[in-house]
Amino acid sequence: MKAALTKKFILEKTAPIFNKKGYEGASLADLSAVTGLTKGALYGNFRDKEAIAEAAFGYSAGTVKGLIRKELKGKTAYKKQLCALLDFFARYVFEPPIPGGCPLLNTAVEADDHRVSMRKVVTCELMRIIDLISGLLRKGVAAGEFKKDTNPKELAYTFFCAIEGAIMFSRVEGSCEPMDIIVNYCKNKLDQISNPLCNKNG
Amino acid sequence: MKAALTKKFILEKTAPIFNKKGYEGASLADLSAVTGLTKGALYGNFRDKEAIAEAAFGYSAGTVKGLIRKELKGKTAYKKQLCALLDFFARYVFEPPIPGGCPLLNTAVEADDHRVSMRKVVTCELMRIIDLISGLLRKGVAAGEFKKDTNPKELAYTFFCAIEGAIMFSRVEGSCEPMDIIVNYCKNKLDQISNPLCNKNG
DNA sequence: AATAAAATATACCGATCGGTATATTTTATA
DNA sequence: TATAAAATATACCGATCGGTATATTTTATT
Repeated sequence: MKAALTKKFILEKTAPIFNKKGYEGASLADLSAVTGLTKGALYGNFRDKEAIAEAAFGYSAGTVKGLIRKELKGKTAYKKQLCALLDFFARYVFEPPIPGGCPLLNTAVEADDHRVSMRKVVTCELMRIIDLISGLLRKGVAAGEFKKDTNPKELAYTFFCAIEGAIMFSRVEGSCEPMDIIVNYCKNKLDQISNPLCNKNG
Repeated sequence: MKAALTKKFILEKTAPIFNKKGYEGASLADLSAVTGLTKGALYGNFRDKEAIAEAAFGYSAGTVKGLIRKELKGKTAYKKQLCALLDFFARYVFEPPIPGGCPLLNTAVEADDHRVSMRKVVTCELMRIIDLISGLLRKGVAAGEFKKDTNPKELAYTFFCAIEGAIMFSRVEGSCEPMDIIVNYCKNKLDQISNPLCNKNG
């Protein structure tokens, strides 16, 4: 009965540790310390450390998706939604929803050489974001908000990869400059592909 | 006398391990196995594991810089040099010079939360590449190869961050698609900023 | 309130961690 | 070729690793 709540509690507390130290770098002692639970309690709720790690990544990814949904809500203009999305990711540098930066970036970099199962779920989440961005661009084109020669897929990959690279750069440098430049570039690009005729607000 | 050679040998062998497993994830047993040397030999040449890690990163960064220099050599046109640079980083996805991907990306992501000393050296290397790219763009503008309204710094950050994000994406997905899209985008951008009057080859 | 069951804590396991002291081997010098 | 010195190997250290068996506590049911 209580198990479901405790599981969620464990994930809430451990997700930031995994995001900061990595799934190998975070020890059971770390997880125990941050939850205030003993190893016995952790292993009573999860099969092993791997299971906690996978569930914690799912929690992080889910949290991000929920926040994105909230971010786009109420905005009708596709340009406004895309700007909100850019601003959302820009905040990853100094105030990420899960402390430690972008869980997708961190997990992808840790998992790319080994850990096949983790690669799959990360790839899936990355693709969902690409689909989201390209979808907004595509629908923006269909709605006449963006120019017809816009390439949604190419632009979606460019925006997202540049943002992720900027997260890496800005966080290791401890400066918002790289991210500010990228966000500015992307927003200018959005202006460029916008139809001057249409002047929607949302 | 022999020490210098052995040190170099150790770095050559261990750099890929650190790049694959991370500086915390790589154990002394790993380093011993990959070099064929015992712990005694390793500690005879380096103060501790941290010292090997730092030196190995320096070796990786140096290797990359050397390869970039070679890549640009002989090319006089700045556009050609920038294209060569893009192609060089694109190769990081499946055949990186140091196995395990981009050492800058990997180290930056691992070091961003803790490990201040590592952050400094990584940041320094990242900035050098930005300076290199923006320098090529700036000189290209001065030479009349690129349009005068080109923003070298902004474009340098955009190219590099997008490439690094694409390395992350393509490697975890095990597909060259994200990287191909980014490289194509950047090369098109180079076409756009190129002056049609000037038709240099090099 | 008694009791069964679920959840957590305690105490321990072998393996591996980074690191070191010392013995042995290899190399350079004479 | 004898000898000093440099380099490497061996054997070990305490600490921590992930994991488990069992004891204790908390919770739910009657």
